[in-house]
Amino acid sequence: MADDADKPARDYRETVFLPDTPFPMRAGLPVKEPEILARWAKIDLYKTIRKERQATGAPLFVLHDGPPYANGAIHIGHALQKTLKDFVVRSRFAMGFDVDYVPGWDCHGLPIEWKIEEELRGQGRRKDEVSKAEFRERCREYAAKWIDVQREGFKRLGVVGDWDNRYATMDYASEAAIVGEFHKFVTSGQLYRGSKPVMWSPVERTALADAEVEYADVNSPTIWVKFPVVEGSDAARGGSIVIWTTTPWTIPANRAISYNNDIAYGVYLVEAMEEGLEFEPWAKAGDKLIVADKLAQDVFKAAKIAKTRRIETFDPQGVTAEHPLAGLDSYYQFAVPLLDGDHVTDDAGTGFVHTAPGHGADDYLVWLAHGHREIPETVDPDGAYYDHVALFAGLKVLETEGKKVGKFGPANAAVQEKLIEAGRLLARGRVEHSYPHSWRSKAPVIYRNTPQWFIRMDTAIEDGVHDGKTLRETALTAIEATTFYPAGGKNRIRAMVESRPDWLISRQRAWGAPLAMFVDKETNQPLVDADLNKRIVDLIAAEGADAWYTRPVSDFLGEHDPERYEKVEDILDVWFDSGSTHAFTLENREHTRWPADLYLEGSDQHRGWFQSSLLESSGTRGRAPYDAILTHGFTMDENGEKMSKSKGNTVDPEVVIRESGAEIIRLWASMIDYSDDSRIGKTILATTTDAYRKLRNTVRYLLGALAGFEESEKVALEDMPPLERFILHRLHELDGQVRAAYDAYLFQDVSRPITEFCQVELSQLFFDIRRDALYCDQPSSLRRRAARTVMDAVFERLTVWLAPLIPFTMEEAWTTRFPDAPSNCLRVFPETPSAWANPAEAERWAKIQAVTSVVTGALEVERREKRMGAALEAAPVVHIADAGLLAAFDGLDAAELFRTSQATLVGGDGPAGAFRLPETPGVAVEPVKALGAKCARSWRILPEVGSDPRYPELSLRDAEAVAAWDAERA
RNA sequence: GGGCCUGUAGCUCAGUUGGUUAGAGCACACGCCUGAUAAGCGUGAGGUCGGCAGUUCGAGUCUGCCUGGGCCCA
Repeated sequence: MADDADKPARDYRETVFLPDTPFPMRAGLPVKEPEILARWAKIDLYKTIRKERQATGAPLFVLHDGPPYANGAIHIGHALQKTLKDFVVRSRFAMGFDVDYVPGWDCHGLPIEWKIEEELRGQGRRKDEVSKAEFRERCREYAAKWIDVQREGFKRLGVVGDWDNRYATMDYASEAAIVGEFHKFVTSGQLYRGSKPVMWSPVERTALADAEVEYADVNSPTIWVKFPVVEGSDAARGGSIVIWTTTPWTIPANRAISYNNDIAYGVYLVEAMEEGLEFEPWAKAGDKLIVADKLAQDVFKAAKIAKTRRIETFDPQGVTAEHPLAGLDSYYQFAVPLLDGDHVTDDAGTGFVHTAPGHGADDYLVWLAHGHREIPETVDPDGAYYDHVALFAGLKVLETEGKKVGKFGPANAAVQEKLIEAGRLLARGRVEHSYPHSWRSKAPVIYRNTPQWFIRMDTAIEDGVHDGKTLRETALTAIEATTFYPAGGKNRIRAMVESRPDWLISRQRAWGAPLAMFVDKETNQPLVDADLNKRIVDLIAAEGADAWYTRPVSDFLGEHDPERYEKVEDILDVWFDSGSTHAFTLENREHTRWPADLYLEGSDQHRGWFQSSLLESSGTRGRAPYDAILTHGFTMDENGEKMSKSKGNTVDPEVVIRESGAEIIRLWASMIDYSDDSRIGKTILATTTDAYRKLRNTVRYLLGALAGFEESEKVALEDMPPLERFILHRLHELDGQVRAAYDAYLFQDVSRPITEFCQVELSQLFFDIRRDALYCDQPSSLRRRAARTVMDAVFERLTVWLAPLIPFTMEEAWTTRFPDAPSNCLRVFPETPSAWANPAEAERWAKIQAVTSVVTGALEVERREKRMGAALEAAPVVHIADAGLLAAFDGLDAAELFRTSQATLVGGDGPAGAFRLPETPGVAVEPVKALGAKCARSWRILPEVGSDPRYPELSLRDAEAVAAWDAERA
């Protein structure tokens, strides 16, 4: 700038074809996404695609939505699941299908009832002051509110589907359909009334589903109780069988003692008690106690017994004992048999299990297994002993009112006092153990015997559909016919169906679809009448399930005698509702099909919706309502630990959307192995954002490089340089991978290979090498045109391959380039010519990159030594001993590939001092500095610069390009 | 306690029928470029493949046990 101020150099920048695009580097997704959503809403995207596909007779694909519960804001698990579903929907659309996806909600059930009861309490009203009709109406409004909230949340994620016609289990039509499905079970004789101990929450006065129960540690009393032997060997008589329990309150309900034939028992004579005790022990020398040998010492220790002698082996077979309270009241004077049961172990306790058939699942089963049918009823719905229970009438097992709600009541202590009084308590203590609680009220629950309705798993169904097979057999056959993603799901659900008990479908609650039927008071059998059922279903379809509760029975019964029949007021298990969704979503709707192609849910649904749908459909239709099942794992925090509000490690999708965009959640979902549990948190989201930037910048560069690209500019495959052919080869390869991956729902196998392609082949190789041609070649240059032809092909495919995963960004890219084109979401994967496959070119570029890495290694040394900066300052001399490596460069400009100004390739080993890399033997590089002048336009250093008198500061290629540029503007 | 699944660099993932110094992308450090610039290119560091034992000439890969984590159930 000092000496030639008189001759200012021309600024050639304006003649350089720099990338030109309005597509911003920074996405601004939180603002941009709602704009795109509005555009999709305006064209009614989902329906538009479907109409288009239906017009061309496209094959149908049905994804049936598993209904989330209409309660509460959406969480990251919802977000993952709906996103995965959207990947399926959008990718099947891109594969040319007509996709049916109707989102739905599960609306009935206890959690919503609880919320409403809470609201009522807040208003100072008790539940029984409110009519069933009003209560149900409030539940309905509550669910409707959350459906709206969740729907907006799901839509915000970019999920496409038939949101306008969503299903809900509380819709009148749904309730009618659910009751109709229920009637099918009634009609085909699959239903029966039984009595069973069920998990019962005295605090909520209701039976609980398994899913409504959670386990927590509690501190319980633990007692060892003596049952005097009445019938048995001489040694045993006069002795007592010892049981151990943590629920003293169940002693009045005791009817048996269980033992296990595999356990060795002995009769022990107490010879001495421990000395110096601060209390009078309940055992004394001379007592005869019967326990499992393995546990004997533990029992004696608890009872403060110092010394015993084993008199003989005890054989429990045929032994009968006396109830420990028999001496206090005749109510307890009955024989207590000993029953063999597998559930008995010698891990803890005494080796004998106190058996109260009304208060335990194992107790109930072993009691039935030994031919007993009578199940005693000892505890009422409030958890208090019935009046008929001697000694304890009215006492509460659990407190259900006042300040002590959820605490154990006086029953436990009272029973212990009476046992002491009867002289049957051997020892007692306290123990910390896991105990079931209501997941909602957090109060302990008990097993309580109640009349319930069941669907039989193991009775032959004679209805013309099942061929006399049982429901269990039908369901197991259906499982075999189903494809599972991942395959392990099949074992899991099979194991559950093989072992599950009869399906308990009745609940003593208010908010649900009713077991709308009448029972003959004399026979105790349901009234089966098609006309009656039709009247019920029609009224429910018209007025909702409320009709069952508000209308007089005569409206349903018609000719039948109302005196003879009892109306059932129970409601159906919510799993029956959701198990019926296929019936009212996939049948009697247009453009869909039963069964569904796919059900997609979290892996917990093997026991939940997958199974309820399987059983419901197997019972009514003889097969599963789906052809395939896909499961995903759960979402954990960054350390792989469960998220919880108390730990403060939750990720709120709304916050992520507000700060980063839904696209980041989607990209995250596309990169994880969803079949396993996946982690999410701050650093993972940051990593995802970086990956997003990479993809976005790749697309941005393509858009910039393709500015003004026209069809006429395209170059035929045979006229393309090897680099372009290589990129097309990779596109061909990716095309196959992407299709196969989407087909198998392996979204990871779409996003990962594409991300690596963008980084490795495009950014580091193709774009880097072709930058010079793109910027500096004149538009007519074959090299530049070929590059742009390939970039066009890349853009065309990237935007559609990634559209199912990051639809917002791909839509933005597509409309940036083609503002008047229809939505990117309407596109299908374009065919990729098989002629693009070119493995030879792939081999060549592997060799070229091996050599190039030696060159960059050599230049890196020069840089470190400050002898060189930019690669364009170099003109390396590359010695290649391997003929195959050298041949890879045939017909190519090595300098172009090395991104240097000049380069010389020489056969042979090269001089000793040259730079070499151990992993690429036979290649030696001398990092020679480029000689010549720096072209003011392309910045390459070439001897030829200055040889065109018109443009003395330019290389010949640039001189021609500028001449053409100038001529065009002259 | 039972069933199913799972544990490879800071993160997300590859690792074919067991076979040389375990890979990729991102992140990180350093350097280059300053005409993709809150970008691009290059170089580098980073792993006892959850642990232990076994089978084998050889194991991230096979077997057993243990351990962490998850879902479902008790």
